Amino acid sequence: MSSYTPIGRKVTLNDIAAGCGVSRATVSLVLRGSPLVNKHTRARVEEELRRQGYVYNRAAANLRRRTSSSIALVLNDLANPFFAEFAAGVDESLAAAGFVTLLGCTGESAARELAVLGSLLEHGPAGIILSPAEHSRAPDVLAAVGRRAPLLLFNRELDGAVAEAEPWDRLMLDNQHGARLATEHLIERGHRRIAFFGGHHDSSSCRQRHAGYLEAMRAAGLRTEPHGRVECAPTRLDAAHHAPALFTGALPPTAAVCYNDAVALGLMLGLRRRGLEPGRDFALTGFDGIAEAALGTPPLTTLSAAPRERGRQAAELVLQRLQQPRAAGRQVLAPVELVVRESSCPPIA
Amino acid sequence: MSSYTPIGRKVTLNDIAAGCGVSRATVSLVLRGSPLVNKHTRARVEEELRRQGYVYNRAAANLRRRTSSSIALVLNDLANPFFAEFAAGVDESLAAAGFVTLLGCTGESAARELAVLGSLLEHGPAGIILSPAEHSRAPDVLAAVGRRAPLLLFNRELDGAVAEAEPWDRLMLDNQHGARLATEHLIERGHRRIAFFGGHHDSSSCRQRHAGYLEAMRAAGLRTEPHGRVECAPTRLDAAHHAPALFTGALPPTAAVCYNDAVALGLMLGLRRRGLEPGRDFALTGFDGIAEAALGTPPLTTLSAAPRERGRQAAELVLQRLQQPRAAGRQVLAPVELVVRESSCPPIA
DNA sequence: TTACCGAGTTGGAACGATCCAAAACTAGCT
DNA sequence: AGCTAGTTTTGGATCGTTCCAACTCGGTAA
Repeated sequence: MSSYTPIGRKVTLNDIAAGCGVSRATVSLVLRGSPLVNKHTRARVEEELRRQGYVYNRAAANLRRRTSSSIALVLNDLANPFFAEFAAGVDESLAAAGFVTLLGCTGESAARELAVLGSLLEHGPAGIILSPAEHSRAPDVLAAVGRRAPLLLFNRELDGAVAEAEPWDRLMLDNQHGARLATEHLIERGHRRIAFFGGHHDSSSCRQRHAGYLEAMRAAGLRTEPHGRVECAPTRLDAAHHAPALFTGALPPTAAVCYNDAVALGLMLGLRRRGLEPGRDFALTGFDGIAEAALGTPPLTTLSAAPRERGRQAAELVLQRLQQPRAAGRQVLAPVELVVRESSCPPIA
Repeated sequence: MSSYTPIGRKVTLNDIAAGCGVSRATVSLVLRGSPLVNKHTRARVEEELRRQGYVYNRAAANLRRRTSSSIALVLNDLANPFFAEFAAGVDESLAAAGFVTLLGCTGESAARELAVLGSLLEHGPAGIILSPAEHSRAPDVLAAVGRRAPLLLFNRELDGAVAEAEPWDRLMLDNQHGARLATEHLIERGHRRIAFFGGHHDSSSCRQRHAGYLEAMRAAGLRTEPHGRVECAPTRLDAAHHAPALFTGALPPTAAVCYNDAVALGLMLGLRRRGLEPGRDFALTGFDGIAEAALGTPPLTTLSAAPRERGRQAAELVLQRLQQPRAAGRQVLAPVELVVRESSCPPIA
């Protein structure tokens, strides 16, 4: 346990009360804008608050009132712009509601995730927004969090969870539909051999996107080859690395539906290393709608999930849950929108 | 003030004490691993803690001990990958030291910054890491924070501050030297007409980088034109927008030193809109070393500031300050490293 | 005179931990 | 049994707030 003793003693309600000859209780009432106090008293107290530079001690108040004014935000990867935007949206809405964000990063490690949850819970957050690490298991999370704070799951499912039946809210992207749109778009452009690139099949979001891809392929009567499915970590670096795996078969694909934008941007790099110009010699689509997608070369066709807006939405959902602790679990599926840019070119003749 | 009443009553030290027939004080000693307690007692208590699913209430402990175990992290723009990486680094080091990160975003607004600081201070952080918004004024920040928590300034100075003389620590990048390196590099490649592009002159980091640029130009005996200095907001979008301003003069520049990576990536986009291929028809350099820089087209020559490492460093500096509240203010200048990539081509003949 | 009113104000007990001085054991030795 | 020294344990005060029942006080009705 870490400790720090500030230099000057803090100004408390007692100091203010003594300073203007009223009781502690009265000062407290003033602070909370109660109509009970006489306006002359209020003015005197407020003047004294200013004079002494009083700062409200929310921890003490929360202790007494058995409430909390913080929300924990646990993310698997803050360095991914998608989650950074998401976090910015969460903080924006929470701050507007008078809550403060307790941040925790897990770096895609389920073990760290449990440690982080444990540590954050000791600060008694009113709720938790969790974007799980890969392989994070439902029973573990349930054991760590229990009934101590309502949980909102974002973006991914937990391993071993029966989605609808669990005691938490969920805000998910419409992964399957989105991937289907992307695939259909490539088919419409004239592609026949289309791969699905990136992500791990363990991850729920990846499975769903892959399912959407299969759905579209099947509906169009197109074959999916085994080597048309390349797995890699959902980062640019690993994606760039795995690009060659697309071209091992006799008839390589002319296009790829990528797991997300990071992977798509990495794949572009990998393609160039093979002398293929993305958006001309090879078509691809992303997923997430991060800012980089619009600015890449070529600009990336992607499914915009509006991460900042999703952050705001997540905050709203948690805050609503606090109002109605016993309401039924909410399952929200956020829509995604196909944004067509130059990366999804027609096949070369 | 917001409130949330949890569903089940929380398990406290009293419940544990009652549950295994010892006093509250003893349980407290067990929790803190005191050598005073008998090992049989300890075992009994630990069993009971597990049984009842006890969660330590750090707020209550902090109240009594007059300590804190959180650090406030106030950022101007979390959506910028530079700051997102920085935040990840901060959180990583803080978590390792048993501290928790209180996040606050200001969106480059000095007014919001003050509000955010006020709100975070109510939670009694042990320290504050602040990357100021543009136009954030030293006296305002000083009034808001006072002696309530030690402050570490990152990346930018405050308006109206006499840098070395203020009562806070500073972690800054070696902006001037970095910009000088970038400029010298372009000169060495054969450029003579070099612009300085992006950022606002009010921002201290921008002024320093511009100074480094001027220094190199002067040292090489090169002229700087007035329209060779284009100001814009430090975002991709605004940079793309202002690209044309570079080409208003009779003899336009053949290269630009950009305020930061975001601006450089935006400028690339703007150049292409004019039919100029960056890295072939026009050379440019960035600043920050965000991950996108390496993956752009062309890859961006930049000054790597290792944002994640800076985050870890910032956390360390604050933690050290907590150990030694009265030590002299620390002024750290983090080195930056020139990373040469393809964007800084020689001029076309 | 007493009773009662509404508007303001207040003392003391919470909240869940820690600290501290003192009490309760245990064992060893006269 | 009494005394001492060492090891464990404990009650009560405390941190800075909120809650609540009770109090004061001038005015007014019975």
